[in-house]
Formats: sequence, structure tokens, C-alpha cells
Amino acid sequence: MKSSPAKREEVLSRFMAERGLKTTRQRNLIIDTFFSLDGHLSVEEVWAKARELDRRVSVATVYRTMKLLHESGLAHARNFGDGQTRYEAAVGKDHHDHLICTRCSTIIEFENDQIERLQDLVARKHGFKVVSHKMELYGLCRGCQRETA
Amino acid sequence: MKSSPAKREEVLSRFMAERGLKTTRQRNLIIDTFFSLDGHLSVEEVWAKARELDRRVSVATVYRTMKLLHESGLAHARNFGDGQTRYEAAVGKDHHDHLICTRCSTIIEFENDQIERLQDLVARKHGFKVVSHKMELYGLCRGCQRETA
DNA sequence: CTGCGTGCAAAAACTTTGCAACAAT
DNA sequence: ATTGTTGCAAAGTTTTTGCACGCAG
Repeated sequence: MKSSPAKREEVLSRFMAERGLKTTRQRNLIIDTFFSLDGHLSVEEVWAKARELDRRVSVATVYRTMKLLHESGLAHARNFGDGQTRYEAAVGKDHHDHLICTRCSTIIEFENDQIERLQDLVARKHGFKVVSHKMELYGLCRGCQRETA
Repeated sequence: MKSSPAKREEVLSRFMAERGLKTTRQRNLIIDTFFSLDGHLSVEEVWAKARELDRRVSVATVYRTMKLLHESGLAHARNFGDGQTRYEAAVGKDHHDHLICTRCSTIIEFENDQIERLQDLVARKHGFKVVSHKMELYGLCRGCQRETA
């Protein structure tokens, strides 16, 4: 599912207004690039793609912009254990979690409402108001189980 | 709950035998230090504590040893979003997950068997064999909800 | 105009690694 | 003896930052 530009725009403009941020050519480019791609993107990857359209954007601006997207809630920041932060679009697709193969690094996404409901329950029990969450299951995918056996 | 030295010892010695690793003064010091502490520890923190007993251990050895602990399954590696890997003892206490306050950084641990069971179920459905997992719920703790309201 | 934003390069923060000396088996 | 281990410092990665210039509002 692609992310919905309408909702995005709304969240973003409210966020930028709130913080007195300005709309710039670079920010638009980076944000559009990020949402046009899909998956779990490193800053490096977003940068590479954005540069295809404008050779002059600096990686620092990409770092700064991705951080804004994260703070605005439009992107989740993830850490899959390699040393890099990866960003993932947070609107326009249903929430999902990850199954990660520790051998071949395959990542499978899944969602499970029942788990989500239980999470809320647990949080409430501790007086928490959950804003977001991440869940990652690490193990061996079908193929790697076979090869390792 | 403190970690149980017996189980630890066993897992560790099997792991070291398997890989032809040697027992050294530094490794013992670092491992003991790690398990004597509690919580989510950065390499820096373990190092600081270990140095109290032996000024000469180098931070490189701590990095190397923590990686071994992680590979042996005795320590989980976590990433809470600050730029550091944090390690947490993986035996002697039941598995648990985390509620993290995004405002004051309070971390509450919890466990929920029902969720664990559902995770296994989902994994199996995708042909995965789960070895470990982590789940983190981000939000506002009781206190911060009040202050932010 | 005014102040935020950008690019660049330098720096910071964290982690890994090459190597010679050293220690465990 | 042999082979793995350590400390150190250098190098690698990823991310942040200072600053002068530029651009949006």
C-alpha cells in the first residue's frame, strides 16, 4: 500500500507550522523521495535517490530532514542491529512488525491485531499511554532452517 | 531477580569450548562485572565498572567480550534510540519486554505470556523459527501524561 | 529584512581492527 | 609450542555541528 499524500501533507504542515519551520526545495525533495521509496531506508539510501534529482543536496540535510520526519511522527526509526538507523514511512500503511532472519537478513512484515490489543492492555495496566511500538522477532526463515539443519 | 551463575557458567563454557575460546582474566572480569550489574548497560558503563577492579582492561576487550556474550545468547543487544548498543542479561530472569517513556526515558519492564504465544504462532505461520525477539512500546508514562496535559 | 535552512568540512560518538606482545592450554 | 587474546592506537562508520552564505516568509 502506498502512503497517502493527503494525510501526510496535513500532519506535516501542522508540524512545521507549530515549530516555525520553513518549506524548502531540499526538504520537499527529500520528503518526496523518502515516501516514493518503500521499505526500511537508511539515510544513505534516501540521499542516493534524492541526489539523482539534485546533485547538490548534502547528506547533512537528509539527516536533518529524516529527523524531522521522525519527530513529526511520519517516519519510524528502526535499528535492526547493523549500525544504521533505518526509517520507514509511518502513515498510509497499516502498522506492522517484523520477522528477521538472523542468517540471510530476510525481513518479513506482518501484523496481528490481537497482539496489538494485548500491548495496549499491558500498557494501560502500567499507566502508560502508548504512542508507537516496535516488535521484532529474530530467528531462521524457512530456507535457512533447511540449510542449517 | 539475579541471574543464576550455574546456568550461565554452563552455557558459557559450552559456547567457549565449541569455538575454541580461552578463559582469560579479562574475560572473567568483564563477564562477572556485567552480570553483577543490572539493567541495560552500554559498553562504556561495563568498562567503567570493570576498570574499578582492573585499571588496565581496554575498552576494546569489553566490546569484544560483550559481543561474545551476545553470540552465546547470554546477553541481549538492544538499541533504544540513543546511538548506543545496550546489553542486558538474558538468563536468570524471565524474558521481558519494555515500555519506554519518550519524555523522561523511564523504562518499565513487563512480560506477557499471551503475547509470547501469539508471536510464536505468527512466526510459525510464516515458516519462521524464532530464536529471540524484542518488543518495545513507546509512549508517555503516568507522570509525563499529567505534566503534558 | 529577519531568521531559519543549507552545504561543506570538521568533529564527535561509537565500534572495529591491525599488530606486536602476552597468556592459556 | 601453539594458538587465541590483549592493549593500544589507528581507522572505520554513522551522525552531528559550526559557520558563512542563501533563501523563505
